Amino acid sequence: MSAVQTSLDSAAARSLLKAIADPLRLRVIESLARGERCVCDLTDDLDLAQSKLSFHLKVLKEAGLLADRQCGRWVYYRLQPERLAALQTWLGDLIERPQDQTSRCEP
Amino acid sequence: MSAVQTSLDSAAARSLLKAIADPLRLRVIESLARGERCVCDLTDDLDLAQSKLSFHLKVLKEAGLLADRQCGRWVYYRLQPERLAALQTWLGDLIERPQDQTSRCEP
DNA sequence: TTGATACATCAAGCGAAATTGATGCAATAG
DNA sequence: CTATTGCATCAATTTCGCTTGATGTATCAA
Repeated sequence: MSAVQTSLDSAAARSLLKAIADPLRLRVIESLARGERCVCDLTDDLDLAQSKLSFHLKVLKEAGLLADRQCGRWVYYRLQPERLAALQTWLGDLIERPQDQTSRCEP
Repeated sequence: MSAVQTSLDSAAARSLLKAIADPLRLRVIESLARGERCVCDLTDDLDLAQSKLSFHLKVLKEAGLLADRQCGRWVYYRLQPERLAALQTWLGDLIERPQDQTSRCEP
């Protein structure tokens, strides 16, 4: 089993950032952070139209933030915390980049 | 001097995420991660229309990600790494939330 | 089989944000 | 002073993503 922390490229990072930046999607993420839920539970918890929720679940899934499994008539979604961790690592790398540019106009 | 790492609320985190999620703004951030630059340098480096860059610099500045200083005719922008670090911390908190919900439909 | 439930998908409408080109303003050079 | 450079801002347009309501599909119950 691979335990490699693959670093994200800019495009993948942006897709994650964009996915999380939406207020409704962040509520979904926060709800799923507490555990797996089916779509019907989420519509109740978050008081959302079903098609609306479905749209956002798709965005989150395509960004790799969610995984789902079907169980009978229900589809359960769960968070992929590794993706959030990968984004965190990417942010850390961004912060730590070596500074090699100097200003021409000193304060 | 306060050294408290104030955690972001969801709204503040989203404003940062949204700011970084834009492809052009991410290029600006990556450029500034290498050191302070004036607007004219950035337009050259990133090959952008000046008004376009100015628009995005404003967004980034309003999100608290950039600071600027004027030096003669030039305006130098620099990254505020604390803001990125705060976002990183916020992400970590999101990942570590306790799971208290169980699925009704076991695999 | 029929009906109901859970969810996905689609097209149309709408609003927010990005782009573009023009204009304004401050600082310096000449 | 005037001209130029560096940058911000504005209005108009375009682009994009979200919302909404309807329809499609699979699963299960009766």
